Amino acid sequence: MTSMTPVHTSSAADGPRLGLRERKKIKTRTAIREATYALIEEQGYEATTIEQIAERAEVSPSTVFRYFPTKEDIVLTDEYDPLMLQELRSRPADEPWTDSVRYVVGRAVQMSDQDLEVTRLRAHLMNQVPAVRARMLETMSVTGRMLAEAVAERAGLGTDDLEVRVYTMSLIGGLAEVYQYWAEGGMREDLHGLLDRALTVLEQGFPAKKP
Amino acid sequence: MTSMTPVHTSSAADGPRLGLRERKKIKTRTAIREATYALIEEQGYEATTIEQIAERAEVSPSTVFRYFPTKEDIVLTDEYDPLMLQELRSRPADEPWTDSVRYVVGRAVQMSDQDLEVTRLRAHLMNQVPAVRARMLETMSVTGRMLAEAVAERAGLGTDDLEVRVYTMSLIGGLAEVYQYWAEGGMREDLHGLLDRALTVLEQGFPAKKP
DNA sequence: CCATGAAGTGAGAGTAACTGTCAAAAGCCG
DNA sequence: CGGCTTTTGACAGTTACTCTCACTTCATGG
Repeated sequence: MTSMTPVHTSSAADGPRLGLRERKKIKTRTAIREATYALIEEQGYEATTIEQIAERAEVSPSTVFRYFPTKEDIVLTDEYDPLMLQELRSRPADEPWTDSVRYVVGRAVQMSDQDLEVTRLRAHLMNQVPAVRARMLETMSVTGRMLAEAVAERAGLGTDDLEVRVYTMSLIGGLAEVYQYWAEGGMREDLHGLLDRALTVLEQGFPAKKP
Repeated sequence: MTSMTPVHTSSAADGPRLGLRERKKIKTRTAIREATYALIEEQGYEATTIEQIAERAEVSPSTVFRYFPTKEDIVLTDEYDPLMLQELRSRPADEPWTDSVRYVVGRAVQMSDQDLEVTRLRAHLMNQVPAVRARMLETMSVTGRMLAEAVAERAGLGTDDLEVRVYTMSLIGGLAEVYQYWAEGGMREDLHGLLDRALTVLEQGFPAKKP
């Protein structure tokens, strides 16, 4: 229960050259996050107050707010989005779009497998707590905005192109729904398979007629 | 400024047979809403407190919360969604899907033209205030759920069909983005035209190659 | 190695969105 | 009119979040 996989403890790669200050910052950050996860599992989201989180993480409430602007952010913030974007940009330029998307989404699922407990907790909260769901949607729409940039770049269109933006946000919307579906089903089904089906729907426009 | 078009004052149709109680309820409801709109235009969203709203609407703060669970809801709640759903269901069953959607979306735009000021204010807030945007997205996802039911019904599929849900939510995502785009552009462009372009994107899958 | 500056932390006071309770007021109905 | 139900307002309480200020802790250049 407290043996929750740490998301980003200092690996050998980034440990040595950071100053003591930076290392401490990372420590408190993850301390706060893990305190939060643990408390939420014990008591649920709403019942968990910032004060409790602060106490368990051994920092002051002020500090919690310094690290995370809102309570939802403690749960939701992750560092994956930029990685995904990078991954997408590094795909060969002549690869068909749907393939690129499939690949990147696949990678995302892979990565989230490493923190399966966290992923599950998030999915569960997204399902149960409206505030978290709302924040999640908002986060995804930001991701969508970045995705639109990548898409526009590759398609040689302007960032503000309506068509690109509509396309990316509809993609995001579809993916969000998969996540929700998965959470509703108790996270028993294979996320990868679900995503595959979703992408198929998105590729083919509408599931007009099934013969 | 205070001459904002009332959304739903008692028209001849629903006035007479409602009891005094019901009529009063409607009155306070719109009083609260209009007080809110006015205050927000004067001072902005965050600067407007529930207390001020209550004061101007001449009710107690408690009452405000009784009518609207959150501050965002005062701005966002409307009665159109059920109408749209109904409209959708009443379309001929053999009409192509995209046509039905086009029609219903068109109707929605028509109706929002009647409350243009309100529509603009909402779009503006969605753009500027994260909390409102989040709530809006959440609302839209609820709408998406209902839409999925209608779609499933018509397609002869289960309500929980993944494909249907992904399709509808991607639709919603795309439409939300149009709204956002429109708001960002100062609401100068023709919303109807934008929606048309968006629907075209959604119909044709991806804007792969423009020759 | 220590003095000076910068960054991070904690304590506390304050705001505002909600929640729950209870008694008074207002519409309902025989 | 008189009892019954619904609605309202007053109030107290919780909690997320903000701001300010004094204090500690790290960085660094002499």
